Amino acid sequence: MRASPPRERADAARNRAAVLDAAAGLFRRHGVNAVSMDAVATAAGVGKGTLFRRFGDKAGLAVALLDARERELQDAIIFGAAPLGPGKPGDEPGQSDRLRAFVDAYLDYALAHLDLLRMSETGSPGARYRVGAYRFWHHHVALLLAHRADADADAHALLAPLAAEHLRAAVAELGEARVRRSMRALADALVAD
Amino acid sequence: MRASPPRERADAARNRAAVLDAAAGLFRRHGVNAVSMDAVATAAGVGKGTLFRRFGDKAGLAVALLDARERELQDAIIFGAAPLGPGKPGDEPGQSDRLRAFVDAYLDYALAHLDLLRMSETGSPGARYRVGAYRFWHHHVALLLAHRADADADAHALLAPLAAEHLRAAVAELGEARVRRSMRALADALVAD
DNA sequence: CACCGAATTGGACTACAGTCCGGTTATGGC
DNA sequence: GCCATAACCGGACTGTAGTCCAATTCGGTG
Repeated sequence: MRASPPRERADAARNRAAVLDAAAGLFRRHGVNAVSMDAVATAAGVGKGTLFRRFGDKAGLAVALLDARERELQDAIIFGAAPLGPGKPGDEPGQSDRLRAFVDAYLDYALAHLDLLRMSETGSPGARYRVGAYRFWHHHVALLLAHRADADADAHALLAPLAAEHLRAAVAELGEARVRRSMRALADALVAD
Repeated sequence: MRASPPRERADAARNRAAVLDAAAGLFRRHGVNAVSMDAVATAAGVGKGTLFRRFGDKAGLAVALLDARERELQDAIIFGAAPLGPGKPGDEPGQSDRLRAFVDAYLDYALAHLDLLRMSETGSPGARYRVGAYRFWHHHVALLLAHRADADADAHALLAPLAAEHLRAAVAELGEARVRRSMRALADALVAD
């Protein structure tokens, strides 16, 4: 938040874009886990130092790639139509509907990018909980659970089974439909109380 | 499950014990994350190959170290007194009480060995969900949730916030008391339904 | 007790994440 | 247009997890 942000240098911007392009391509072709940071750097025509300097670590690279999708979902939550968003004045959806809509929409997002999301969450210890996006989801869910004794804590508990690592295992064992149904049931149980 | 298990060789047994001793000591002194597998091998007077052959990977070593504690808890659940165990015939505890007791006891166990547990769960992708212990907890919880529409799925959802990685973050942010209370509330919400 | 097959051992080897710093290049003021 | 300076670049370097296989050791058997 500098007063006049020191504009990103032209070469830096070019490299950033090259890295994101190269990474997206390699990930799509070979799978997220099979691609090394060296490979990304080489494919982008960039040194390893540059890669790590710009993105911190592998998790940071994943976060950058997910950024656009996350923003879409966040916008829909803040400004969008009901029941996911707040809707028009005088026509606000109930909190139970909003929570359920959030769970559904989050699952759409997470399941569509599961490997990338997993990389962004498991890169370094506690990575998931430090990223801005998690704080956003948490804040939103806590608001919708405001009537409960400890909304903050309950919001964390509701988000836990939405972690990529957990979703991956749950979907592999139960299939997507049962996971979705169960998450909805959990949301209902928490608002109902 | 061979008919007559080919007894573990004497030297192998000696090495296994040496490794577990050395690992326990190093972990206690320097913290789980600061100890490399090389260091464990050296301290145990054993080659690296041996270490990995016996324990698979770092997560496997952690599982072996936790084994005794896990068994204690499992025994208490299967044979112990109510409400954690089944209790005496004619004096069975309610499922709601048993679930709550399980959550409490599991938190005792998990919080007492958080780093080790974290290592055992995050070693390789999906490690947590493949280990026998997890299957046990899941089976137990699913039984206690048998009245629900999809007990298996709900059991996974209840276990998700008990993952070491999640507990670590939650306790750091909220403190142990709030996490315990919130987990209990979640259990109640699921049996109540 | 000497031998044999099988299990075990250990350290050299690979691959990968992440760090560091000397050299290079862009940018804004003059 | 030129220069000082700060930001950026890239590849060599380190530390660690995990693999591999030739040599060794064990434990039962004749």
